[in-house]
Amino acid sequence: MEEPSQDRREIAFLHSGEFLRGDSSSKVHQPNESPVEDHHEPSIKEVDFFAAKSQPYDLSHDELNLVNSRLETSSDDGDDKTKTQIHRLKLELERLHEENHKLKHLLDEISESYNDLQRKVLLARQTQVEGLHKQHESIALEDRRAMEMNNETPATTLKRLSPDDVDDRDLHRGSPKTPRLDQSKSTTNHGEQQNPHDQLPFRKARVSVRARSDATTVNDGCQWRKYGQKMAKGNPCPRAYYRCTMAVGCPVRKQVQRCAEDTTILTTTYEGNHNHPLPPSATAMAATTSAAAAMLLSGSTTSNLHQTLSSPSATSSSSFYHNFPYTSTIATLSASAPFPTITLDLTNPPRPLQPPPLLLSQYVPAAFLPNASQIRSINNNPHLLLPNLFGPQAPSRDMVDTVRAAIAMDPNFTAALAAAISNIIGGDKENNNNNDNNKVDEKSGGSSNGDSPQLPQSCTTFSTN
DNA sequence: CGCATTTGACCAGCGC
DNA sequence: GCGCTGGTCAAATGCG
Repeated sequence: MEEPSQDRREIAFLHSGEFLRGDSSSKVHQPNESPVEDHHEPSIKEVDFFAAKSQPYDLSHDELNLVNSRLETSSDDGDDKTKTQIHRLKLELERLHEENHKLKHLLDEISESYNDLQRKVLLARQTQVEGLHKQHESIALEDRRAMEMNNETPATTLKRLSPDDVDDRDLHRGSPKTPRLDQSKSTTNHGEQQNPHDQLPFRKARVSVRARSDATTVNDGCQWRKYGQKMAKGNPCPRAYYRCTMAVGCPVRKQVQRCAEDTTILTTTYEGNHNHPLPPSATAMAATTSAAAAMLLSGSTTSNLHQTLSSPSATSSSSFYHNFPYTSTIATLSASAPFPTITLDLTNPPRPLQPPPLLLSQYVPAAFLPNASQIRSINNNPHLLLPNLFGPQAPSRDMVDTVRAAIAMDPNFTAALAAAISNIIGGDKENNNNNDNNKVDEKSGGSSNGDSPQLPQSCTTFSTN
């Protein structure tokens, strides 16, 4: 107990510069001093000024004694007082610096610890998801091996089994930077064989906007380059394919097609997320895709959804189609396998009543949410505020108001969302059995239906993959 | 001349 | 296994 105070005294003495004067008297009698004795010395009052100014803890006692003894031995030396004060302040300054340094170090450690914990949490989540991936992959791999043992040479087998098989195919196809959507539907849909950025099963978001427009495309603030045009089955209007040219390698695509029944309705489908900064005029639409991706990502971390989306049954083109009463529904959530789909209708006339902004999650019954903890991110995602989905440019403000009003007032939206999410969770084919009336069908169902070739008559489709 | 668009060909998945 | 369909590529073409 005595040792620390003695050391402190010695340090204080050294800092005070006493030793330089060769006056050993103070130092000599210090060890004999006790704190109790110190308080009895009348000279404390003289140095109390210093102590009160900058000494918050008990170090002051010994140091004050030290100063007092010095003052006593050096009688009324004013210079000594000043020097002592200066040294005293220096000492305090150093101590504060050290304390500050320690606090900074502590803060760094805490921050690092926090980040480390965060990383571990994310890693744990990812591991959980990948575990499910690998379950499916191992099954698929075994099937593939069996097929390859029968049909292919060892060289091709080796190549097929290599982790780069998807990329290789892309290279052979001449599109290394833009993996095709087909691949996500095909045997590679498990995704873990692709590069890390593409490993997420829902690396792209698809947002399809149906709106009345006379223009060939909707001005969404991005730069697009047309790379193809096809005649889609059941629709006399050709479908145009665009890719984002704002950055090299941006994976975002969009498809533009007019509705067969009403050529004034333009369907614009966005896929993927931009990998580059966007101009303000484009951030709204990008926020839409991000929101869709975020929603899907939230659901993807749940095993049910993940299994559903990566399971072979889910990849069949008919396993996710639902009955949406789109004739009166502005926004629905659907899925054309393996893409869950939200459907919005921006073609209806705006309703007079305009309720306040609504969170999408407010209309999802809790029982239908894939995972309460995961879906919380949706609730906290301001991008899912539907009125924020579109910017000032396109679609028009009326459309936004239409969406807002209709979603708030249309009970079918709740039912549609519930049906869609429950399908996502369940992922069973039985979900498709009795929903032929108002099926949202982009592929099989719709392709065979001349009335609704690609998208329902009055729906805007948000889908993600 | 450079860039964007057009258009036929190609590829892969899926259903029959 | 074959044909259909959707999606993409890339050479040809058009435009400023």
